[in-house]
Amino acid sequence: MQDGPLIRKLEQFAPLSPAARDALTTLPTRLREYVRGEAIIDAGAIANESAILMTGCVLRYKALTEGARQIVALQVPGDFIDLHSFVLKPIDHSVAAATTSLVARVPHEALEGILRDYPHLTRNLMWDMALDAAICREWMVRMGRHQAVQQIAQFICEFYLRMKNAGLVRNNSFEFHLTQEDVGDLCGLSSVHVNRSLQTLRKDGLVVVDRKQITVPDIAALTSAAQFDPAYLHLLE
Amino acid sequence: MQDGPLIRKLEQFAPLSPAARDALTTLPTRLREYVRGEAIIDAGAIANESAILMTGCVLRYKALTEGARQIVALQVPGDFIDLHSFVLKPIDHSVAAATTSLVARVPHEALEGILRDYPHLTRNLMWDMALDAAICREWMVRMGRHQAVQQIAQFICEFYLRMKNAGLVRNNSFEFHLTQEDVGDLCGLSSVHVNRSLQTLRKDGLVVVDRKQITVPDIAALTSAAQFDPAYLHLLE
DNA sequence: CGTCATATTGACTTTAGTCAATAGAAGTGG
DNA sequence: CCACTTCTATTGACTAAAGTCAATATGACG
Repeated sequence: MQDGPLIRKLEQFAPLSPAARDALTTLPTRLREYVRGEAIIDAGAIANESAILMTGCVLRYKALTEGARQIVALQVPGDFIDLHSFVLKPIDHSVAAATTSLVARVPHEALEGILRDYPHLTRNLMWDMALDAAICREWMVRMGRHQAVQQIAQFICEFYLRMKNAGLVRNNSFEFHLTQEDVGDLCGLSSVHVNRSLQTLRKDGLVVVDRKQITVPDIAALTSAAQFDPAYLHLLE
Repeated sequence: MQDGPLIRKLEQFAPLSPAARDALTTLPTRLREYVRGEAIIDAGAIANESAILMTGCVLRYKALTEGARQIVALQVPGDFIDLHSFVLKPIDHSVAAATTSLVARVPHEALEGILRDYPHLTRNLMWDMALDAAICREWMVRMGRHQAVQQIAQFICEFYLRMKNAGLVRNNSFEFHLTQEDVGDLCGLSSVHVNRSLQTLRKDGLVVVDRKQITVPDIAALTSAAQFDPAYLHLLE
Protein backbone atom coordinates (compact mmCIF):
# COMPACT_ATOMS: atom_id res chain seq x y z
CA MET A 1 0.00 0.00 0.00
CA GLN A 2 1.08 3.54 -0.63
CA ASP A 3 0.56 4.38 2.99
CA GLY A 4 2.90 7.29 3.49
CA PRO A 5 0.34 9.36 5.35
CA LEU A 6 -0.46 6.57 7.81
CA ILE A 7 3.15 5.82 8.63
CA ARG A 8 3.80 9.47 9.17
CA LYS A 9 0.89 9.75 11.50
CA LEU A 10 1.73 6.65 13.53
CA GLU A 11 5.30 7.86 13.94
CA GLN A 12 3.99 10.88 15.79
CA PHE A 13 3.65 8.48 18.70
CA ALA A 14 6.94 6.66 18.35
CA PRO A 15 9.32 5.83 15.52
CA LEU A 16 8.65 2.52 13.80
CA SER A 17 11.29 -0.12 13.37
CA PRO A 18 12.22 -0.83 9.74
CA ALA A 19 10.48 -4.18 10.08
CA ALA A 20 7.29 -2.59 11.40
CA ARG A 21 7.37 0.01 8.69
CA ASP A 22 7.82 -2.72 6.16
CA ALA A 23 4.91 -4.63 7.63
CA LEU A 24 2.70 -1.58 7.16
CA THR A 25 3.91 -0.94 3.64
CA THR A 26 3.17 -4.47 2.57
CA LEU A 27 -0.27 -4.63 4.15
CA PRO A 28 -2.77 -5.87 1.63
CA THR A 29 -5.19 -3.07 0.85
CA ARG A 30 -8.17 -2.36 -1.26
CA LEU A 31 -8.38 1.16 -2.66
CA ARG A 32 -11.55 2.97 -3.53
CA GLU A 33 -12.59 6.51 -4.26
CA TYR A 34 -15.81 8.11 -3.01
CA VAL A 35 -17.48 11.37 -3.97
CA ARG A 36 -19.04 13.86 -1.62
CA GLY A 37 -22.05 12.44 0.19
CA GLU A 38 -21.29 8.84 -0.68
CA ALA A 39 -21.62 6.30 2.13
CA ILE A 40 -18.33 4.68 3.09
CA ILE A 41 -19.45 2.67 6.11
CA ASP A 42 -22.96 2.05 7.36
CA ALA A 43 -23.79 2.00 11.05
CA GLY A 44 -24.67 -1.50 12.16
CA ALA A 45 -22.40 -3.23 9.67
CA ILE A 46 -19.99 -5.91 10.78
CA ALA A 47 -16.70 -4.94 9.22
CA ASN A 48 -13.93 -7.34 8.34
CA GLU A 49 -11.56 -4.59 7.31
CA SER A 50 -10.61 -1.17 8.62
CA ALA A 51 -10.29 1.91 6.47
CA ILE A 52 -7.56 4.51 6.22
CA LEU A 53 -8.14 7.89 4.60
CA MET A 54 -5.50 8.58 1.96
CA THR A 55 -6.84 11.81 0.47
CA GLY A 56 -9.94 13.90 1.00
CA CYS A 57 -12.07 14.32 4.07
CA VAL A 58 -14.71 12.10 5.65
CA LEU A 59 -17.35 12.55 8.31
CA ARG A 60 -18.32 10.01 10.93
CA TYR A 61 -21.85 10.56 12.22
CA LYS A 62 -24.82 9.05 13.99
CA ALA A 63 -28.21 9.53 12.40
CA LEU A 64 -31.23 10.12 14.62
CA THR A 65 -34.70 8.89 13.86
CA GLU A 66 -36.15 12.33 13.10
CA GLY A 67 -33.67 13.02 10.33
CA ALA A 68 -31.24 14.87 12.56
CA ARG A 69 -27.68 13.73 12.87
CA GLN A 70 -24.64 14.35 15.01
CA ILE A 71 -21.21 14.25 13.49
CA VAL A 72 -18.91 12.50 15.95
CA ALA A 73 -15.61 12.74 14.11
CA LEU A 74 -13.93 14.09 11.02
CA GLN A 75 -10.89 12.56 9.43
CA VAL A 76 -8.07 14.04 7.42
CA PRO A 77 -5.56 12.13 5.29
CA GLY A 78 -3.46 9.68 7.29
CA ASP A 79 -6.21 9.01 9.82
CA PHE A 80 -7.64 5.61 10.42
CA ILE A 81 -11.36 5.99 9.83
CA ASP A 82 -12.52 3.00 11.80
CA LEU A 83 -9.65 1.20 13.42
CA HIS A 84 -12.11 0.43 16.20
CA SER A 85 -14.23 -1.65 13.84
CA PHE A 86 -11.47 -4.24 14.28
CA VAL A 87 -12.93 -5.01 17.71
CA LEU A 88 -16.25 -3.17 17.83
CA LYS A 89 -18.91 -5.08 15.95
CA PRO A 90 -21.32 -4.01 14.79
CA ILE A 91 -19.98 -0.53 14.16
CA ASP A 92 -21.88 2.17 16.04
CA HIS A 93 -21.87 4.97 13.48
CA SER A 94 -21.85 5.72 9.76
CA VAL A 95 -19.14 7.28 7.63
CA ALA A 96 -19.60 9.39 4.52
CA ALA A 97 -17.30 11.35 2.25
CA ALA A 98 -17.26 15.11 2.81
CA THR A 99 -15.42 15.53 -0.45
CA THR A 100 -13.86 13.27 -3.05
CA SER A 101 -11.89 10.85 -0.91
CA LEU A 102 -9.54 7.97 -1.48
CA VAL A 103 -9.88 5.20 1.05
CA ALA A 104 -7.59 2.21 1.62
CA ARG A 105 -8.98 -0.83 3.40
CA VAL A 106 -6.96 -3.32 5.40
CA PRO A 107 -8.36 -6.75 6.26
CA HIS A 108 -8.71 -7.44 9.97
CA GLU A 109 -6.72 -10.63 9.52
CA ALA A 110 -3.78 -8.46 8.54
CA LEU A 111 -4.21 -6.41 11.71
CA GLU A 112 -4.27 -9.61 13.74
CA GLY A 113 -0.95 -10.45 12.19
CA ILE A 114 0.45 -7.14 13.36
CA LEU A 115 -0.76 -7.76 16.90
CA ARG A 116 0.95 -11.13 16.86
CA ASP A 117 4.22 -10.14 15.23
CA TYR A 118 4.78 -6.50 16.13
CA PRO A 119 3.78 -5.75 19.73
CA HIS A 120 5.45 -2.40 19.46
CA LEU A 121 3.50 -1.47 16.37
CA THR A 122 0.42 -2.54 18.27
CA ARG A 123 1.14 0.30 20.66
CA ASN A 124 1.21 2.73 17.74
CA LEU A 125 -2.21 1.49 16.71
CA MET A 126 -3.52 1.80 20.26
CA TRP A 127 -2.17 5.32 20.27
CA ASP A 128 -4.17 6.12 17.16
CA MET A 129 -7.30 4.83 18.87
CA ALA A 130 -6.49 6.80 22.01
CA LEU A 131 -5.96 9.97 20.03
CA ASP A 132 -9.28 9.51 18.31
CA ALA A 133 -10.91 9.24 21.73
CA ALA A 134 -9.04 12.27 23.04
CA ILE A 135 -10.39 14.35 20.18
CA CYS A 136 -13.84 13.04 20.93
CA ARG A 137 -13.50 14.15 24.54
CA GLU A 138 -12.41 17.60 23.49
CA TRP A 139 -15.44 17.82 21.23
CA MET A 140 -17.60 17.02 24.24
CA VAL A 141 -16.09 19.95 26.10
CA ARG A 142 -16.60 22.13 23.06
CA MET A 143 -20.26 21.17 22.73
CA GLY A 144 -21.07 21.11 26.41
CA ARG A 145 -19.32 24.20 27.67
CA HIS A 146 -18.80 26.68 24.86
CA GLN A 147 -21.07 29.03 22.99
CA ALA A 148 -21.59 28.94 19.28
CA VAL A 149 -19.00 31.48 18.12
CA GLN A 150 -16.27 30.05 20.29
CA GLN A 151 -17.24 26.53 19.38
CA ILE A 152 -16.94 27.17 15.69
CA ALA A 153 -13.68 29.04 16.20
CA GLN A 154 -12.30 26.06 18.10
CA PHE A 155 -13.38 23.67 15.41
CA ILE A 156 -11.65 25.75 12.76
CA CYS A 157 -8.49 25.87 14.86
CA GLU A 158 -8.52 22.10 15.18
CA PHE A 159 -9.18 21.52 11.51
CA TYR A 160 -6.50 24.01 10.54
CA LEU A 161 -3.88 22.29 12.67
CA ARG A 162 -4.82 18.80 11.57
CA MET A 163 -4.78 19.80 7.92
CA LYS A 164 -1.47 21.53 8.46
CA ASN A 165 -0.14 18.40 10.11
CA ALA A 166 -1.21 16.47 7.04
CA GLY A 167 0.66 18.99 4.87
CA LEU A 168 -2.53 20.45 3.42
CA VAL A 169 -2.28 24.09 4.48
CA ARG A 170 -0.74 26.59 2.08
CA ASN A 171 -0.69 30.35 2.73
CA ASN A 172 -2.81 29.85 5.83
CA SER A 173 -5.52 28.32 3.64
CA PHE A 174 -7.02 24.88 3.38
CA GLU A 175 -9.83 23.21 1.51
CA PHE A 176 -13.10 23.17 3.38
CA HIS A 177 -15.96 21.33 1.77
CA LEU A 178 -18.34 21.23 4.72
CA THR A 179 -21.61 23.11 4.46
CA GLN A 180 -22.89 25.24 7.30
CA GLU A 181 -25.36 22.46 7.88
CA ASP A 182 -22.44 20.06 8.36
CA VAL A 183 -20.79 22.42 10.82
CA GLY A 184 -24.08 22.60 12.68
CA ASP A 185 -24.28 18.82 12.90
CA LEU A 186 -20.73 18.86 14.16
CA CYS A 187 -21.30 21.42 16.90
CA GLY A 188 -24.86 20.59 17.87
CA LEU A 189 -26.19 23.82 16.38
CA SER A 190 -28.71 24.79 13.74
CA SER A 191 -27.38 25.86 10.37
CA VAL A 192 -28.93 29.30 10.78
CA HIS A 193 -27.04 29.84 13.98
CA VAL A 194 -23.84 28.60 12.38
CA ASN A 195 -24.35 31.12 9.62
CA ARG A 196 -24.69 33.99 12.08
CA SER A 197 -21.79 32.85 14.22
CA LEU A 198 -19.53 32.52 11.21
CA GLN A 199 -20.42 36.05 10.24
CA THR A 200 -19.13 37.21 13.59
CA LEU A 201 -15.82 35.48 13.02
CA ARG A 202 -15.55 36.95 9.53
CA LYS A 203 -16.49 40.43 10.72
CA ASP A 204 -13.68 40.19 13.26
CA GLY A 205 -11.30 39.19 10.47
CA LEU A 206 -10.44 35.94 12.20
CA VAL A 207 -11.64 33.69 9.41
CA VAL A 208 -12.00 34.21 5.67
CA VAL A 209 -14.30 31.88 3.76
CA ASP A 210 -14.13 31.83 -0.01
CA ARG A 211 -15.65 29.08 -2.12
CA LYS A 212 -14.59 25.81 -0.57
CA GLN A 213 -11.56 27.37 1.02
CA ILE A 214 -10.93 28.72 4.50
CA THR A 215 -8.12 31.14 5.27
CA VAL A 216 -7.02 31.89 8.80
CA PRO A 217 -4.97 35.08 8.46
CA ASP A 218 -3.67 34.87 12.01
CA ILE A 219 -3.92 31.48 13.63
CA ALA A 220 -2.54 32.83 16.89
CA ALA A 221 -5.34 35.39 17.03
CA LEU A 222 -7.99 32.79 16.26
CA THR A 223 -6.52 30.38 18.81
CA SER A 224 -6.58 33.08 21.41
CA ALA A 225 -10.12 34.24 20.59
CA ALA A 226 -11.30 30.65 20.72
CA GLN A 227 -9.41 29.94 23.92
CA PHE A 228 -8.18 26.93 22.06
CA ASP A 229 -5.48 24.68 23.48
CA PRO A 230 -4.15 22.23 20.86
CA ALA A 231 -2.42 19.97 23.39
CA TYR A 232 -5.03 17.23 22.96
CA LEU A 233 -4.12 16.81 19.30
CA HIS A 234 -0.67 15.55 20.29
CA LEU A 235 0.91 17.13 17.25
CA LEU A 236 4.65 17.31 16.94
CA GLU A 237 6.40 20.64 17.53
CA MET B 1 -5.05 -9.02 41.78
CA GLN B 2 -8.64 -9.62 42.76
CA ASP B 3 -9.76 -8.56 39.32
CA GLY B 4 -13.00 -10.40 38.95
CA PRO B 5 -14.86 -7.35 37.65
CA LEU B 6 -12.27 -6.64 34.96
CA ILE B 7 -12.15 -10.20 33.69
CA ARG B 8 -15.90 -10.29 33.55
CA LYS B 9 -15.98 -7.08 31.60
CA LEU B 10 -13.28 -8.09 29.12
CA GLU B 11 -15.03 -11.38 28.49
CA GLN B 12 -18.01 -9.46 27.17
CA PHE B 13 -15.92 -9.09 24.04
CA ALA B 14 -14.57 -12.61 23.79
CA PRO B 15 -13.81 -15.40 26.24
CA LEU B 16 -10.28 -15.41 27.58
CA SER B 17 -8.03 -18.42 27.41
CA PRO B 18 -7.07 -19.87 30.79
CA ALA B 19 -3.55 -18.59 30.22
CA ALA B 20 -4.77 -15.07 29.45
CA ARG B 21 -7.06 -15.13 32.44
CA ASP B 22 -4.17 -16.25 34.56
CA ALA B 23 -2.00 -13.46 33.18
CA LEU B 24 -4.64 -10.95 34.27
CA THR B 25 -5.08 -12.49 37.68
CA THR B 26 -1.36 -12.39 38.40
CA LEU B 27 -0.86 -8.82 37.18
CA PRO B 28 1.00 -6.83 39.79
CA THR B 29 -1.34 -4.16 41.15
CA ARG B 30 -1.36 -1.40 43.65
CA LEU B 31 -4.64 -0.90 45.48
CA ARG B 32 -5.86 2.35 46.91
CA GLU B 33 -9.11 3.75 48.20
CA TYR B 34 -10.36 7.27 47.50
CA VAL B 35 -13.20 9.24 49.06
CA ARG B 36 -15.68 11.41 47.21
CA GLY B 37 -14.03 14.39 45.57
CA GLU B 38 -10.53 13.07 45.91
CA ALA B 39 -8.28 13.41 42.85
CA ILE B 40 -7.28 10.08 41.34
CA ILE B 41 -5.45 11.29 38.23
CA ASP B 42 -4.45 14.83 37.31
CA ALA B 43 -4.67 16.10 33.75
CA GLY B 44 -1.23 16.62 32.29
CA ALA B 45 0.41 13.85 34.30
CA ILE B 46 2.56 11.25 32.61
CA ALA B 47 1.29 7.95 33.93
CA ASN B 48 3.35 4.80 34.18
CA GLU B 49 0.41 2.71 35.30
CA SER B 50 -3.25 2.40 34.31
CA ALA B 51 -6.09 2.24 36.79
CA ILE B 52 -9.02 -0.14 37.06
CA LEU B 53 -12.08 0.67 39.14
CA MET B 54 -12.86 -2.16 41.54
CA THR B 55 -15.68 -0.61 43.56
CA GLY B 56 -17.35 2.79 43.63
CA CYS B 57 -17.76 5.33 40.88
CA VAL B 58 -15.36 7.82 39.35
CA LEU B 59 -15.70 10.83 37.06
CA ARG B 60 -13.35 11.77 34.28
CA TYR B 61 -13.50 15.46 33.45
CA LYS B 62 -11.78 18.40 31.84
CA ALA B 63 -11.58 21.61 33.83
CA LEU B 64 -11.96 24.93 32.04
CA THR B 65 -10.17 28.07 33.02
CA GLU B 66 -13.23 29.86 34.34
CA GLY B 67 -13.98 27.17 36.90
CA ALA B 68 -16.40 25.31 34.66
CA ARG B 69 -15.84 21.68 33.84
CA GLN B 70 -17.12 19.06 31.47
CA ILE B 71 -17.38 15.49 32.59
CA VAL B 72 -16.25 13.29 29.69
CA ALA B 73 -16.77 9.85 31.18
CA LEU B 74 -18.02 8.00 34.20
CA GLN B 75 -16.79 4.60 35.25
CA VAL B 76 -18.43 1.77 37.11
CA PRO B 77 -16.70 -1.22 38.70
CA GLY B 78 -14.82 -3.37 36.19
CA ASP B 79 -14.03 -0.43 33.92
CA PHE B 80 -10.53 0.61 33.05
CA ILE B 81 -10.31 4.25 34.11
CA ASP B 82 -7.41 5.23 31.92
CA LEU B 83 -6.22 2.37 29.77
CA HIS B 84 -5.42 5.03 27.20
CA SER B 85 -2.78 6.55 29.49
CA PHE B 86 -0.71 3.56 28.44
CA VAL B 87 -0.11 5.30 25.14
CA LEU B 88 -1.43 8.84 25.59
CA LYS B 89 1.03 10.95 27.50
CA PRO B 90 0.46 13.34 29.05
CA ILE B 91 -3.09 12.39 29.95
CA ASP B 92 -5.67 14.86 28.65
CA HIS B 93 -8.15 14.89 31.53
CA SER B 94 -8.48 14.51 35.27
CA VAL B 95 -10.19 11.79 37.28
CA ALA B 96 -11.86 12.13 40.65
CA ALA B 97 -13.87 9.84 42.89
CA ALA B 98 -17.64 10.37 42.79
CA THR B 99 -17.98 8.22 45.87
CA THR B 100 -15.71 6.05 47.98
CA SER B 101 -13.85 4.06 45.35
CA LEU B 102 -11.32 1.29 45.30
CA VAL B 103 -8.80 1.58 42.49
CA ALA B 104 -6.26 -1.00 41.29
CA ARG B 105 -3.25 0.18 39.33
CA VAL B 106 -1.33 -1.89 36.83
CA PRO B 107 2.18 -0.85 35.71
CA HIS B 108 2.49 -0.15 32.01
CA GLU B 109 5.39 -2.59 31.83
CA ALA B 110 2.93 -5.31 32.76
CA LEU B 111 0.63 -4.20 29.93
CA GLU B 112 3.57 -4.32 27.54
CA GLY B 113 4.08 -7.90 28.60
CA ILE B 114 0.48 -8.68 27.71
CA LEU B 115 0.89 -7.13 24.27
CA ARG B 116 3.96 -9.26 23.71
CA ASP B 117 2.70 -12.56 25.09
CA TYR B 118 -1.07 -12.52 24.58
CA PRO B 119 -2.04 -10.99 21.22
CA HIS B 120 -5.56 -12.20 21.75
CA LEU B 121 -5.85 -10.55 25.13
CA THR B 122 -4.56 -7.42 23.45
CA ARG B 123 -7.72 -7.46 21.37
CA ASN B 124 -9.81 -7.57 24.53
CA LEU B 125 -7.98 -4.50 25.76
CA MET B 126 -8.47 -2.72 22.45
CA TRP B 127 -12.14 -3.59 22.73
CA ASP B 128 -12.28 -1.91 26.12
CA MET B 129 -10.74 1.21 24.60
CA ALA B 130 -13.12 1.08 21.66
CA LEU B 131 -16.11 0.73 23.95
CA ASP B 132 -14.98 3.72 25.95
CA ALA B 133 -14.84 5.72 22.72
CA ALA B 134 -18.24 4.44 21.60
CA ILE B 135 -19.78 5.69 24.83
CA CYS B 136 -18.06 9.00 24.29
CA ARG B 137 -19.59 9.26 20.83
CA GLU B 138 -23.04 8.53 22.17
CA TRP B 139 -22.55 11.25 24.76
CA MET B 140 -21.79 13.64 21.93
CA VAL B 141 -25.08 12.77 20.31
CA ARG B 142 -26.83 13.20 23.62
CA MET B 143 -25.30 16.62 24.23
CA GLY B 144 -25.53 17.86 20.69
CA ARG B 145 -28.94 16.72 19.62
CA HIS B 146 -31.17 16.16 22.64
CA GLN B 147 -32.94 18.48 25.01
CA ALA B 148 -32.38 18.52 28.72
CA VAL B 149 -35.14 16.18 29.90
CA GLN B 150 -34.36 13.56 27.28
CA GLN B 151 -30.65 13.93 27.86
CA ILE B 152 -30.94 13.26 31.55
CA ALA B 153 -33.29 10.38 30.92
CA GLN B 154 -30.78 8.86 28.52
CA PHE B 155 -27.97 9.27 30.99
CA ILE B 156 -29.99 7.53 33.69
CA CYS B 157 -30.80 4.69 31.29
CA GLU B 158 -27.13 4.25 30.52
CA PHE B 159 -26.07 4.37 34.13
CA TYR B 160 -28.81 1.95 35.11
CA LEU B 161 -27.72 -0.60 32.50
CA ARG B 162 -24.04 -0.28 33.27
CA MET B 163 -24.65 -0.64 36.98
CA LYS B 164 -26.89 -3.59 36.31
CA ASN B 165 -24.20 -5.13 34.15
CA ALA B 166 -21.79 -4.69 37.05
CA GLY B 167 -24.31 -6.47 39.29
CA LEU B 168 -25.12 -3.33 41.27
CA VAL B 169 -28.85 -2.96 40.63
CA ARG B 170 -31.30 -4.46 43.11
CA ASN B 171 -35.05 -3.93 42.93
CA ASN B 172 -34.59 -1.51 40.05
CA SER B 173 -32.45 0.68 42.32
CA PHE B 174 -28.81 1.68 42.31
CA GLU B 175 -26.58 3.99 44.27
CA PHE B 176 -26.25 7.44 42.79
CA HIS B 177 -23.85 9.81 44.46
CA LEU B 178 -23.72 12.50 41.79
CA THR B 179 -25.08 15.93 42.63
CA GLN B 180 -27.28 17.82 40.22
CA GLU B 181 -24.23 19.97 39.57
CA ASP B 182 -22.36 16.83 38.50
CA VAL B 183 -25.18 15.82 36.19
CA GLY B 184 -25.08 19.32 34.72
CA ASP B 185 -21.35 19.03 34.06
CA LEU B 186 -22.04 15.71 32.45
CA CYS B 187 -24.77 16.95 30.12
CA GLY B 188 -23.53 20.44 29.43
CA LEU B 189 -26.36 21.99 31.44
CA SER B 190 -26.67 24.28 34.44
CA SER B 191 -27.55 22.70 37.76
CA VAL B 192 -30.75 24.74 37.92
CA HIS B 193 -31.89 23.34 34.62
CA VAL B 194 -30.99 19.83 35.71
CA ASN B 195 -33.10 20.33 38.78
CA ARG B 196 -36.12 21.35 36.75
CA SER B 197 -35.66 18.61 34.20
CA LEU B 198 -35.35 15.97 36.89
CA GLN B 199 -38.59 17.18 38.37
CA THR B 200 -40.27 16.49 35.06
CA LEU B 201 -38.98 12.93 35.06
CA ARG B 202 -40.10 12.43 38.65
CA LYS B 203 -43.49 13.96 38.01
CA ASP B 204 -43.95 11.49 35.19
CA GLY B 205 -43.05 8.65 37.55
CA LEU B 206 -40.14 7.59 35.35
CA VAL B 207 -37.45 8.14 37.95
CA VAL B 208 -37.53 8.08 41.75
CA VAL B 209 -34.69 9.80 43.58
CA ASP B 210 -34.30 9.15 47.30
CA ARG B 211 -31.14 10.01 49.21
CA LYS B 212 -28.23 8.77 47.16
CA GLN B 213 -30.37 6.18 45.45
CA ILE B 214 -32.16 6.17 42.12
CA THR B 215 -35.03 3.82 41.35
CA VAL B 216 -36.29 3.27 37.85
CA PRO B 217 -39.69 1.64 38.36
CA ASP B 218 -40.06 0.79 34.68
CA ILE B 219 -36.85 0.78 32.68
CA ALA B 220 -38.74 0.02 29.49
CA ALA B 221 -40.87 3.12 29.98
CA LEU B 222 -37.84 5.29 30.69
CA THR B 223 -35.97 3.84 27.74
CA SER B 224 -38.89 4.59 25.51
CA ALA B 225 -39.42 8.12 26.84
CA ALA B 226 -35.72 8.82 26.40
CA GLN B 227 -35.66 7.26 22.93
CA PHE B 228 -32.66 5.41 24.29
CA ASP B 229 -31.00 2.64 22.32
CA PRO B 230 -28.52 0.68 24.45
CA ALA B 231 -26.82 -1.01 21.50
CA TYR B 232 -23.70 1.15 21.85
CA LEU B 233 -23.03 -0.27 25.32
CA HIS B 234 -22.41 -3.70 23.81
CA LEU B 235 -23.87 -5.43 26.83
CA LEU B 236 -24.56 -9.13 26.78
CA GLU B 237 -28.13 -10.43 26.49
C1' DC C 1 -27.56 23.25 67.32
C1' DG C 2 -25.03 25.43 63.79
C1' DT C 3 -22.60 24.79 59.47
C1' DC C 4 -22.04 23.46 54.96
C1' DA C 5 -23.42 21.46 50.84
C1' DT C 6 -27.17 20.56 47.94
C1' DA C 7 -31.73 21.20 46.20
C1' DT C 8 -35.53 24.14 44.97
C1' DT C 9 -37.96 28.22 43.43
C1' DG C 10 -38.99 32.71 41.10
C1' DA C 11 -37.93 36.44 38.08
C1' DC C 12 -35.51 37.77 34.39
C1' DT C 13 -31.95 37.53 30.47
C1' DT C 14 -29.55 35.34 26.88
C1' DT C 15 -28.68 32.02 23.55
C1' DA C 16 -30.15 29.28 20.18
C1' DG C 17 -33.97 27.24 17.37
C1' DT C 18 -37.77 27.57 13.96
C1' DC C 19 -40.05 29.07 9.96
C1' DA C 20 -40.24 31.20 5.84
C1' DA C 21 -38.62 34.07 2.33
C1' DT C 22 -34.87 35.58 -0.64
C1' DA C 23 -30.36 35.55 -2.69
C1' DG C 24 -26.32 33.26 -4.59
C1' DA C 25 -23.60 29.44 -6.47
C1' DA C 26 -22.84 25.32 -8.60
C1' DG C 27 -24.08 21.92 -11.70
C1' DT C 28 -26.81 19.99 -15.76
C1' DG C 29 -28.59 19.35 -20.18
C1' DG C 30 -29.49 21.39 -24.46
C1' DC D 1 -23.25 29.77 -23.46
C1' DC D 2 -27.88 29.83 -21.54
C1' DA D 3 -32.05 28.32 -19.06
C1' DC D 4 -33.15 25.53 -15.33
C1' DT D 5 -32.80 23.02 -11.24
C1' DT D 6 -30.91 22.33 -6.89
C1' DC D 7 -28.25 23.08 -3.11
C1' DT D 8 -26.39 26.40 0.02
C1' DA D 9 -26.14 30.81 2.27
C1' DT D 10 -28.37 34.74 4.21
C1' DT D 11 -31.90 37.49 6.44
C1' DG D 12 -35.92 38.82 9.38
C1' DA D 13 -39.38 37.94 12.72
C1' DC D 14 -40.71 35.25 16.25
C1' DT D 15 -40.47 31.28 19.75
C1' DA D 16 -38.44 28.18 22.84
C1' DA D 17 -34.79 26.35 25.58
C1' DA D 18 -31.52 27.10 28.78
C1' DG D 19 -28.68 30.25 31.68
C1' DT D 20 -28.11 33.57 35.54
C1' DC D 21 -28.84 35.51 39.92
C1' DA D 22 -30.50 35.49 44.25
C1' DA D 23 -33.33 33.89 47.82
C1' DT D 24 -34.98 30.07 50.45
C1' DA D 25 -35.46 25.33 51.86
C1' DT D 26 -33.75 20.90 52.96
C1' DG D 27 -30.68 17.59 54.52
C1' DA D 28 -26.38 15.62 56.20
C1' DC D 29 -23.25 15.81 59.74
C1' DG D 30 -19.99 17.01 63.35
